[in-house]
Amino acid sequence: MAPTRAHDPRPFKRLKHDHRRCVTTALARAAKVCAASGGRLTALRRWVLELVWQSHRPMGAYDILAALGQKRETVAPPTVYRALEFLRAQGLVHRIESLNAFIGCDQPGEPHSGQFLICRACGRAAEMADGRIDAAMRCGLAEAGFTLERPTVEALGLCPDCRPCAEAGHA
Amino acid sequence: MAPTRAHDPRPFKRLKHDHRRCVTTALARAAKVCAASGGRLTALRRWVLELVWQSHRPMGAYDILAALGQKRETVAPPTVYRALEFLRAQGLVHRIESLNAFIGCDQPGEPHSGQFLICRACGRAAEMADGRIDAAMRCGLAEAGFTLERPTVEALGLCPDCRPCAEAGHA
DNA sequence: CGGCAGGATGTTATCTTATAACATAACGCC
DNA sequence: GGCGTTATGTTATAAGATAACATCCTGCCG
Ligand SMILES: [Zn+2]
Ligand SMILES: [Zn+2]
Ligand SMILES: [Zn+2]
Ligand SMILES: [Zn+2]
Repeated sequence: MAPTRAHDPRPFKRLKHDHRRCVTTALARAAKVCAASGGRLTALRRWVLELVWQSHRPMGAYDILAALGQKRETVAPPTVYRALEFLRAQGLVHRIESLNAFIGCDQPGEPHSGQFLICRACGRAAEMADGRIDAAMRCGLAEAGFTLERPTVEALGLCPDCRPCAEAGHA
Repeated sequence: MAPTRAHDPRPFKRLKHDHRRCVTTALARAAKVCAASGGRLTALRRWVLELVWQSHRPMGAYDILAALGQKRETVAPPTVYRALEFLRAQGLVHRIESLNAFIGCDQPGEPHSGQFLICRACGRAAEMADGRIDAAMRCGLAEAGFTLERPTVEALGLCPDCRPCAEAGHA
């Protein structure tokens, strides 16, 4: 019933890691997801997904637009928004509401509602799927008589890598 | 330490209630909060706060701008945004990230991080302060090595009043 | 093959949300 | 009354998102 994803206790990747691997994995998973759902992962959509995965920092639609503009003559906002909407519907990207930005999902497939950790220092975001948070929410809302359809859980703060710097620096 | 607010198990008000009382209460509390903090609750700011409290539906900055425009000749966006920022800093209004809109806080005073329940049918939003959700979040994030500074918890769904209609209607 | 239907993309214009930068006015204190 | 601070007015623009319509593919049927 409740989507059960393995809870990763270490949602942030190491600062140095083989990021190309992140990208290729994401693209491979996307292909699988679309094959299963019947969605058509066109060149444009794959390209947008790849741009979203460019880094672990949430990317604004207009950032993607600009990046896309470097490879093609003319790109207009609807192009990007439509691709993003498709990817979101397939569960391949998430929208970070508090940033108006998008980030790739690293566990697509089962539809799920994650929690997003956003570092205000390095700008990276990571997805978590802590069942206790999910359960606490469902429980609390049920008691309030509220029917939950789409939870949004975003945490702004400092990631493990940035915490020390910030302590020393200016906090 | 952790801001302890009484947990209201019934965050949504009755559909019919003395809403003028909500408004006057909110304004009175605002005056008290500002007196304590040294913030200056000017006429403009009070007016904006009153507009935010016009209903229990989150209000966009431009809705407020338009409403304000009916009472004054010229109002520009910065006027409204500055007032909203002041009110937010005083803890008198909250911003609903997923709606780009603002709603009055019904328990100002102690700084706190609430959870927001948003009904997609009637558009109302209600604030909750369920300690379990807060605790689950702090716990899960701490385990991830993340320093939480500003949590955002928003739940889109159906309020107790709208649930029956939606069930019958089109769901 | 040829045409057709649906889905995907291109194109233009417009809308909503938010802020930068600078000018002026009000206030609070002495 | 003078002065520093805070608040507001004003203008312009940045940033984010969508509506509406045109065109182009792609798979399918005959
Ligand atoms: Zn990576
Ligand atoms: Zn960081
Ligand atoms: Zn009320
Ligand atoms: Zn409702």
